[in-house]
Amino acid sequence: MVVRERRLRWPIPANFEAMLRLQTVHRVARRAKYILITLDSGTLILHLGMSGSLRLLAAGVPPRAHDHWDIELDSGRLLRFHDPRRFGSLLWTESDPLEHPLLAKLAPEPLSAAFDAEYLYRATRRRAVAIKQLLMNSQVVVGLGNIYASEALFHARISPRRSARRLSRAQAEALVRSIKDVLAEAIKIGGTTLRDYVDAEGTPGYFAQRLYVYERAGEPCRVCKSPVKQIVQGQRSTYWCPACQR
DNA sequence: ATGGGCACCTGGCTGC
DNA sequence: TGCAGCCAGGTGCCCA
Repeated sequence: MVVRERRLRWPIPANFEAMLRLQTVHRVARRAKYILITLDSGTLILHLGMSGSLRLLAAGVPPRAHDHWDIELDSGRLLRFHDPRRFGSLLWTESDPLEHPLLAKLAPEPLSAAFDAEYLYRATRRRAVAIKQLLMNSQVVVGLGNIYASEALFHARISPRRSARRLSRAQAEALVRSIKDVLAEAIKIGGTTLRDYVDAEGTPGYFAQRLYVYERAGEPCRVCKSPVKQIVQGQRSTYWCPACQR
């Protein structure tokens, strides 16, 4: 392993590279947006933050700006982490990664059976916060970022401003359905490339073409033609159609 | 327990 | 052309 920049969200310790030498990869998994790579003696926990990407590159490809670390594989190929904003992270644990403080209290995966209408309905009771913000709370559901929270609410025809506790059972059902559909569809076509997101092969995702409201402020709603609105909730932009969403 | 606000950082775009 | 200001795909932490 080669580390060129240790100042990620949490600094990469000086002995990190030494620890990883000659270890075998046993398993690659994911929990929420954390990528888990299990080696002989522990597990790498990595996160891409907002601007991070991982690429699998041929041996010897010279690093560019913001290429913060490489892991060299037996084949000579390089697993390279690139992250201009340095919001990403790389951590190491020698115990069960799911017990790591950052992962231990995470809510169910949105595409799992545990995330169903009953679960969401219960999770929204007594919560005054706007439903959009609740959807981005990793103690309620993980994996929903700013894009897909807006999109899922649009498809469920629910106002992002609606207080979570005012969700009806039917709305909870519609919302769970929309979340699963939006995420499954986005994954199928490689995610959303707005500026520079690319997958491990450097290929962009095409979900941006399927966005109904995100980054479409002032443009006509794809369903009813009235202008898409942009508001700020919890310091994040939310996009929605006040005519379609109630 | 809950909610709100701040922090971390760089780059790209807009408007003067 | 330069520069200030604003905005951005996330999420942990601190405070009330």
